[in-house]
Amino acid sequence: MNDQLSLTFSALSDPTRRAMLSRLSQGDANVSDLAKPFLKDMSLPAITKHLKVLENAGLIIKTKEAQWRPCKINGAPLKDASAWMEQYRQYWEESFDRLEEYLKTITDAKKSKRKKHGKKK
Amino acid sequence: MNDQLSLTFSALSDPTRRAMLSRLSQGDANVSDLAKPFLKDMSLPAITKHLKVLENAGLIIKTKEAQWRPCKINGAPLKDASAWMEQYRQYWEESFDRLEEYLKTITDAKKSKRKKHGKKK
DNA sequence: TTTATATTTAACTTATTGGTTAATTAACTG
DNA sequence: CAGTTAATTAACCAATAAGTTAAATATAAA
Repeated sequence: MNDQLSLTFSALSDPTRRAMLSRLSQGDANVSDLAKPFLKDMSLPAITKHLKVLENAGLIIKTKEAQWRPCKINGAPLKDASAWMEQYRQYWEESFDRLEEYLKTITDAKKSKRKKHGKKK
Repeated sequence: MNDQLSLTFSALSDPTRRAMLSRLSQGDANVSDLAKPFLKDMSLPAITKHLKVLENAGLIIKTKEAQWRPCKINGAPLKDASAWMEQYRQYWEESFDRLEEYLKTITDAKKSKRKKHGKKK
């Protein structure tokens, strides 16, 4: 497992790391800011490791500023991950066991200007 | 790690499992169908385990048909995962270090009918 | 130059993951 | 029934992940 998509999904598969991204979406923050909500649950080195995972996946960018390490989100890798998931949109947009796909198949001859997914939300 | 979102992302973090979903997006398939492309790389029990991960994450549904186990995609969990990522769309849609967000901030007073993300794709 | 703050590294432990081979179960087929 | 096909389970192993505590590093501040 070393491809970017795997790195991205793997990094996102932990609730602590997702919470960190969520925090960062409200503004840049340094390590101790990010750590604060979790210090009752885990140690600071554990935080460092989580941030390292996010950084290795390219989901955050950590810089230096005196003794602080301000972090900011880098959404770029999410673009490909999101695009990958979009492939499967049809499998969650329709209820009733892919009813529409079925209907589309059996009515292709009759109707012809159907676009992509008639049903929305 | 036992929440659904973590289960989903974790299941997607392996290229073999993503390939299996990809295969299933072209049509339902039983275990040996799914295994075929990977049997040069790994054993059948390994395949069984990967499918178990996908099944536990709810990404596939496995049924019984004589001695076969037809599998089909269940996209539902991807809906939440995708929705989660959408939260961060702004972080990958804009180039130049969140330029737009910055512009939006400093021009809020002047312009007022801007909607969400002016720039598209 | 000592001290305090912010963060990382090292070394270690435990649990989980992803794979293996061998054996087992389940259902069909001759 | 004996044999074949499909798939799973059991038992094991090595690598990785996620946490720990203790020590080290880096910068600022007194």
